Amino acid sequence: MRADAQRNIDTLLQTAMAVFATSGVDAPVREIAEKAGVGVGTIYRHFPQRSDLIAAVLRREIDACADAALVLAAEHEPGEALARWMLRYVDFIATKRGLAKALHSGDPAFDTLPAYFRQRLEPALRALLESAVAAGEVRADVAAEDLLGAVASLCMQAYEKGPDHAKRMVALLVDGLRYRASSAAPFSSRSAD
Amino acid sequence: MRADAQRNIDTLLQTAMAVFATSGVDAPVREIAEKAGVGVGTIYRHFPQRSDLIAAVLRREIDACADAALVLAAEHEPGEALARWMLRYVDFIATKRGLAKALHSGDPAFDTLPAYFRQRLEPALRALLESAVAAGEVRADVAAEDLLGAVASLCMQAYEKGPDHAKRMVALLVDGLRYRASSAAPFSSRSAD
DNA sequence: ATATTAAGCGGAACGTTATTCCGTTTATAC
DNA sequence: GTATAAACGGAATAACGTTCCGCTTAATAT
Repeated sequence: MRADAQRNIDTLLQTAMAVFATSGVDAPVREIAEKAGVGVGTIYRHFPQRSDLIAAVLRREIDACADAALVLAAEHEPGEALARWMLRYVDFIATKRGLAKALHSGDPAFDTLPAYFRQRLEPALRALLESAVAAGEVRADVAAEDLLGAVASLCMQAYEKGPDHAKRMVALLVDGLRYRASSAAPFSSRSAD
Repeated sequence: MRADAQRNIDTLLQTAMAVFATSGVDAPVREIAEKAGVGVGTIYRHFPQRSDLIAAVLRREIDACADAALVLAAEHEPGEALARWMLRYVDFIATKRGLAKALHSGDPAFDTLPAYFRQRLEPALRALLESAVAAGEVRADVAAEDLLGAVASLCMQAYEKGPDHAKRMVALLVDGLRYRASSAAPFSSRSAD
């Protein structure tokens, strides 16, 4: 691959992420091209459909969120790392204005995203969770996938209620995790998908 | 108001309802104008925005569904009237492909619709329900608003599962209503909004 | 260093949509 | 019947996603 092509792809993903965060995923392709300093043709060369660009941005954001878990785990105590990553995850979800609708639009470009989401984020959270449990800082009876789903729901519900509401609810959840730390009850709460 | 204007509005609402039912609410305005035998200008004279037409069609359908309750109550025994109206309500919900997304789009034309929905349908169902309860044909411990919500959820959930699934689930619900008729337990199950 | 070339680029052009505008038609009041 | 204001139709406009193609340039061979 030519160097300028790779450079443009990187610039585009960065620019598109910023534009999607402020204007939502319905932002015009022209606007992204303009802000990135490229022609629309360049976008369509690398992302044949508008939805391909959205999916690529999302995958990159999912990766970044998953990678953040490693960094936080290295820099903080297990419980603190877990708490910080939860807020990081809320930031990730919070900027996804209008994405839920796009996901359900039936566009095949989004077909593999839910699986990718789980594939990347579930192990990341599970690792944080297990460390915190091993350190006796949080209780052992909550599954990573349930936590991911619960927080996503909270963020969606809290969407109209302001930006802080979600963080407060999630903080509450994390406090709940800490409440019965080391209670060693081998009861795994599995529920939603 | 001029007679032709009123005639066109009626024709438009009818045509739009049919088009929305088959092509979804995203059907082009031109298509509706063509099928109604009017120019697009005529549509925009009466419905300044595309969403205004959608909202008007919906209000009309809500009215028709509510009015059907009176007719059914006059023509059938209370229990039968209730059962038939429930299926009528399913028909109403079932043709609303893609409407949930439109409702949540933030378009101000839809702002008053949820309230209108409840205002018209809740009393209609409540009347049927109370008659059936008074006649000893169904149990007394289910609230009209819960029933409306439950059926709407069933229809949305059953959406991908085929057209009959919703009706079977709702029929099951109605049978459940009949199961403990006259059990006179003064327990009002209120839950979702 | 230079020539070659294919990958990559920009943006004009196209197709499809919602929406506006205005010259023409027509229902209504007198 | 005539006047006139309301209503009509559809061409024009605007905003979008997407395609296309002549020009530019990075990579490579010589």
